[in-house]
Amino acid sequence: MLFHFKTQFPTLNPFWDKYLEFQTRLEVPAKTILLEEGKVSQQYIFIEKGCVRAFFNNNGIDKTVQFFFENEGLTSLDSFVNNTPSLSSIETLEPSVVYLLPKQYVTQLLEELRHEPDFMQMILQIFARRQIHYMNEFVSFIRDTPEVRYQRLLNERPHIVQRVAQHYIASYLGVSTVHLSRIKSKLAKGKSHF
Amino acid sequence: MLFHFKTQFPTLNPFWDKYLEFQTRLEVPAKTILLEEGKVSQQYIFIEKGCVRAFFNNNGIDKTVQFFFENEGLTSLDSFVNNTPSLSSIETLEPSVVYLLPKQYVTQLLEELRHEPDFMQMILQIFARRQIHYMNEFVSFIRDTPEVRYQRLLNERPHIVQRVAQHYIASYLGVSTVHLSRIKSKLAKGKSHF
DNA sequence: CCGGAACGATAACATATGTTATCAAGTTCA
DNA sequence: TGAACTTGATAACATATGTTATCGTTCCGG
Repeated sequence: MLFHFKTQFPTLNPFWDKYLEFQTRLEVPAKTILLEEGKVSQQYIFIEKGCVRAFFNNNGIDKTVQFFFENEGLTSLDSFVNNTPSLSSIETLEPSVVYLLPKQYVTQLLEELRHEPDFMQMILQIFARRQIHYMNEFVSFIRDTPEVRYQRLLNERPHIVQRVAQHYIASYLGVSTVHLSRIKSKLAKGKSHF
Repeated sequence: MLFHFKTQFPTLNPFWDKYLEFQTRLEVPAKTILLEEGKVSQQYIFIEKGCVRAFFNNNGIDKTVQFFFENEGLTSLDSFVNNTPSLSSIETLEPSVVYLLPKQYVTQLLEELRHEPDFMQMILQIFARRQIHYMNEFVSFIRDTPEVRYQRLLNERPHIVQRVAQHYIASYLGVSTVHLSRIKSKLAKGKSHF
């Protein structure tokens, strides 16, 4: 969310690098909770290896909100910015290597960055991207059937389907595991007209 | 989206005020298109009176994405930031009074603001809010039935239900007009146990 | 003030999706 | 390695939702 902009705004590189030393490297197995629902997010998480998901508990039913993979960074934004209890948890789905940067350093980094010429462009890009991402997720529910949403996922982010267990994907798509299975078998039949 | 932060960050007030003179006041009837799908957004829109919706056309079917009312500001963020064709249109739902601030002045204003002490807090608040809004919309589709989504709308943003025609709300909730009508009559029956 | 258009309710039917249960195959771990 | 757990497929049935059509009411422009 922050650090993949290295290549896009080269003049800002020295700033990222200055904070490398404040990161904690963590090597963890699958199903490790990195942030627990209800706790306040204190760190920015960067994934070097593996993958994680954000999810929340709804009446005992586990709902996945988002997946993250190598070279992506994340945090529970509301919790991080407003010091409020996080509405979602974050856990690893595979054995992973992550780096944690405490909030105070993120704040410090942003303070340093904001006087740089490229800063405004960068910050607008970063936030616009995230916002557009969530907006698209939302629009997809208004516009597409679950079948189409699955196809889009398959086309646009195939690594998710490949690496993540199906029940997580089902809840992410907003359907039951049974129905996702039906969708898959229907699509498989469709393809077999060779 | 920008200008309602006046009261929250008083030290920044003089900056907003400096740009008032560059706004164009527009008095328009209902169903006036303020931004057309496919065109590049060139202005930030602030609503003084009335209400508008953002929507897009999906295979001839009109889908509403969001509603805006008095003292709210909006733009097609992706289009505005990246100079790309807007994916959605914006139109008034009632006779309205809006102010338009051309993009160049928004950019200029942000450039002036970013050196102010409160800037980082403000910009994080603004973007975090928007992002959390869209994330919540999205999560609601994963978590809630259409009936619950309608009830939440009724509880959390009753002005929308009061002022906006039902078929716009139906597409916003992701259901057909017929089903929204069913939901309403079901809820009405539930209430009549007096 | 009239007439057409927009709006909302409802019925009848078709389709999509959820729920529960069962089974087979793969995985994990003591 | 074997037992428990996880994962995914499928069937049968129940419920939710979409589609089309009809009707009465309201709204709005000429």
